Amino acid sequence: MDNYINKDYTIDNEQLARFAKAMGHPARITILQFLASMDSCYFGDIHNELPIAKATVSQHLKELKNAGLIQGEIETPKVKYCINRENWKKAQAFFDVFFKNCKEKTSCCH
Amino acid sequence: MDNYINKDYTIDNEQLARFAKAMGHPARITILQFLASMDSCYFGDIHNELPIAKATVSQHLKELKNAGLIQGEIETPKVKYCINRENWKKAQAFFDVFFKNCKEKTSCCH
DNA sequence: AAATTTGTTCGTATTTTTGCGAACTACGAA
DNA sequence: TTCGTAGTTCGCAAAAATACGAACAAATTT
Repeated sequence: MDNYINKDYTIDNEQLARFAKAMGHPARITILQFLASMDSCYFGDIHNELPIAKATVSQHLKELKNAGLIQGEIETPKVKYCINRENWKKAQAFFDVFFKNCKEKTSCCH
Repeated sequence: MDNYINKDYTIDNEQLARFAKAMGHPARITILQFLASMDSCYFGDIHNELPIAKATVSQHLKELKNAGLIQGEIETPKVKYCINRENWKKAQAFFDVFFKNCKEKTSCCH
């Protein structure tokens, strides 16, 4: 019973869902992709990439930060964002395992 | 401009976000994992795995179907669900490329 | 000191998601 | 025909997500 937070879902499934949920919006995918490919990653640069208001960008960034996929540091008067590589790798591993575990041999619906 | 649906986000980013969103709930992750590992995959079997009402399970299944990750066929009086392998592989490829594209060399926030 | 730059936070509105029970459909069994 | 089984759909309620402008904070420039 150690894999369960509250007897509903396993911790791993909760974690994977959390990562997936954070990626579940095109703006956030775009942000992650941008950060993953660039050196300079100030808030303003990110905002320029997106067709949404800065308040909304800030909110999306906060969600990505809460999910652990990015991190930010103040470089007054700017804020520098970047990928959280440690958790990025964790997420990558989670998705990798998840997709690999689909058996080719199952007979359902074929 | 062919990569854009409506000049907001690229089609690929929209698609990846759609897959991610579908995976963004522990119940749906659990369903996908179950289907990916089992031969028998009737609605009832799925329902038994989850701590939620059948109406809710049905709704989650519909979302997964809309995202293209699963498919169902009627086997009266039951309904047999399974992974949509074609789209599963597409999703796998999308996530794979996405996570790989994080350059190790970027200097931001280090 | 006043103004500018760079983001965040607040308040609010709208939409979407999540969840459930009850009603319904479709079929086979009694 | 009536009943039971297996799921879906409907109607609703509560919560969360999305989005924005306005107000705010912190530092620098004028």
